[in-house]
Amino acid sequence: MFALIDCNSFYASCEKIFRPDLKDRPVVILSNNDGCVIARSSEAKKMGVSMTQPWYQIKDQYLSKGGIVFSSNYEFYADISNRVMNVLSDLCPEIDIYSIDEAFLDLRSFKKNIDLVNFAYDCKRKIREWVGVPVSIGIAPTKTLAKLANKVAKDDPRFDGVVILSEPRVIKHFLRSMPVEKIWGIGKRLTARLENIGVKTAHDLTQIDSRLIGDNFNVVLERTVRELKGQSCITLHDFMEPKKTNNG
DNA sequence: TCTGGGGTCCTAGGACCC
DNA sequence: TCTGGGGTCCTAGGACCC
Repeated sequence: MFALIDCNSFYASCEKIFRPDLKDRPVVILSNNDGCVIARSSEAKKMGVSMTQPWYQIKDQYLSKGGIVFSSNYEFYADISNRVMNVLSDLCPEIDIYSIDEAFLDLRSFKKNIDLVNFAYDCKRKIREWVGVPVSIGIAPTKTLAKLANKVAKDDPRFDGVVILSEPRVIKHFLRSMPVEKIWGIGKRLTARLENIGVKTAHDLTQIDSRLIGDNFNVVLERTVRELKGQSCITLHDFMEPKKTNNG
């Protein structure tokens, strides 16, 4: 099993750590030169601010409604990211850092079976208390499925930030409800091509003949399909920054 | 008239991701 | 007037070599 831990609205959450007065306030972060929006707190998303929206287009209205804005501060975000990753690597020795705000944990590295629900909530609580940012967690037999689980954990408030896919029956049901474009590695172009051949859901994708994929698509999609079927085959760079020590 | 074939290295472009 | 910037991975094609 793999866990994907992803920080919610990462840059905006970082800015809120030391500014308790901003709790429940809309916060957006701008790209270099304040060109466009690159991160939004949930309150800003509710106001209708979209990702990569040009700042000049929304500035007046956003500020007049009480929105808060920051220029990006990547050194600060990298520092918070390191703290999150350190907490995670203490909880699980096998960690693949995928981006500044997310990491996969390989739960197969635990010798004993662990209670996945307890583990997930423990992660969430520790990162919240020790670092100060909220996270969503998806747990599943492959990285691609964990990524999908994570997306649902983040988007559907009923799940309280944690989705665990372990039963095959549950996974099948889950995949039937999942549009292909939500799958990690499937963007606009592939979605259009897949829909042309009648593939609309993640479950549809698992039903295509693998020769068809080989002939008409590429090895990336082939791997994605295998992952959706529960066969783990995506490996990330197994790098992990060494923990800080006294001798540097 | 049917123009060797296989390997390596490099680069550009496509697609996707955060 | 103002619309991110940095990645990975794969593929195809060109150049070169023996």
